Amino acid sequence: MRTKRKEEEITKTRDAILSATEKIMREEGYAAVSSRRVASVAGLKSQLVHYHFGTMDDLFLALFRRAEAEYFERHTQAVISSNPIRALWALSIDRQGMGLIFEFMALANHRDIIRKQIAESKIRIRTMQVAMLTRALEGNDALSDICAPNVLSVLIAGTALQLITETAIGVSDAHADTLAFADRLIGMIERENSAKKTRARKRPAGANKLSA
Amino acid sequence: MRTKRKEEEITKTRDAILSATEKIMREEGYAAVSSRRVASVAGLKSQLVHYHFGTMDDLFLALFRRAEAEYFERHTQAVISSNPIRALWALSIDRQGMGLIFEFMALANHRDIIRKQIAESKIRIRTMQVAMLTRALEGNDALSDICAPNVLSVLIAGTALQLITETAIGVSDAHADTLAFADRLIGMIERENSAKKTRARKRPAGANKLSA
DNA sequence: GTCTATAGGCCGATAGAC
DNA sequence: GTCTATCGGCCTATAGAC
Repeated sequence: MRTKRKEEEITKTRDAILSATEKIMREEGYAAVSSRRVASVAGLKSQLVHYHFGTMDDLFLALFRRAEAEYFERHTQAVISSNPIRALWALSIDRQGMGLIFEFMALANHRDIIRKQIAESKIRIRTMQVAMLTRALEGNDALSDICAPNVLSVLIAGTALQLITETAIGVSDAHADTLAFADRLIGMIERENSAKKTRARKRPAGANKLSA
Repeated sequence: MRTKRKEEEITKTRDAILSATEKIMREEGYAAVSSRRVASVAGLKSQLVHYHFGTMDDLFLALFRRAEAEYFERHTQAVISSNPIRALWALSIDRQGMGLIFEFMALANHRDIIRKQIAESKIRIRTMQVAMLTRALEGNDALSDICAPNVLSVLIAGTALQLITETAIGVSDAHADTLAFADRLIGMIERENSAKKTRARKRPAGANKLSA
């Protein structure tokens, strides 16, 4: 019981430090993160930051891993949902979820260890997206002929990134039209896919494929 | 002659400071820019930075204005070229030209005066792009029915931004396919437009329009 | 316009007591 | 795990001599 209590407190302190770091990064940018500022926001002494995380790079890495685990989980949920493309789009344009990522990308430009972590994460997520999009575009000849799943993944991520960064600097020209455009496109794919499913249900299983 | 000489030297010092700032921002990020670092790279005393530019925010603003003027000029050239969409795309995926922009966007997240300058610049450039794309898509019913010029502007900027940031962190999955996709799409528009011009040339001027 | 000198402040990180 | 104390460093910015 005593040990449990202690572990809880340790985790609580670590979490407080990570959350304070996240808050500062979101509100003032990564450059405003210092052991003293973090400690001040968390209501602690700055030395505790070093005690629990070592160097500032270690702190950034720990926060990135925590944020990435959460993002990866949300991504997984999106990919297995009933309308995965729509869910992926919703996730991609969510400023709350993406704000930190932008700061980490900026940080990555001159901290090599952060850069590597982000690169790994991006590949993991890209792989998941491409697998989902490949399934979603299966049999949709009209769209998949002009745009492969991996390209579509780049287009979705890029367009969402553009909308988020523009919103962050206070520009929202063309955003409503872009959102409507995305909605229309996703709607078309969804309708095509549900029509495909209906057709498949009316036949014996496997009849519309050569293998599997 | 003496005055000329002096003005040249002043401009030379200012330019040296701005160029040093740009170099540091590109190579190490905006957070690495300090009056001392700038002066060191430019081979000057740090106090000269304050003498010529005042505060660090003033220095950042001056550099942004210089970079934006150059970017705006390149943009103008692209828009009036014979293949404006292709030229715009080439400009948008040019890492050399866009690297600074990314740093300024990160800087803008917590420096309000920078944010406003970037917002203004973005609107100016967006306006120019939309005007060009409106002309380019005129009469191209197939494409303009599904994607308005302002939406296309967002898609181009977003996709290019995505490619550039991914390249910066060392990920290039799907880049070749995305570039090929863009090339194919631009090619289609170009062919459609030159066919349109040919048709127009075979008729009396103004015959294919209701007004003007 | 450039110099020296300096004020005043925040930074990362560590040592050692408890 | 948390505290006090502290080292050495880089920062912005200004004052005043030349």
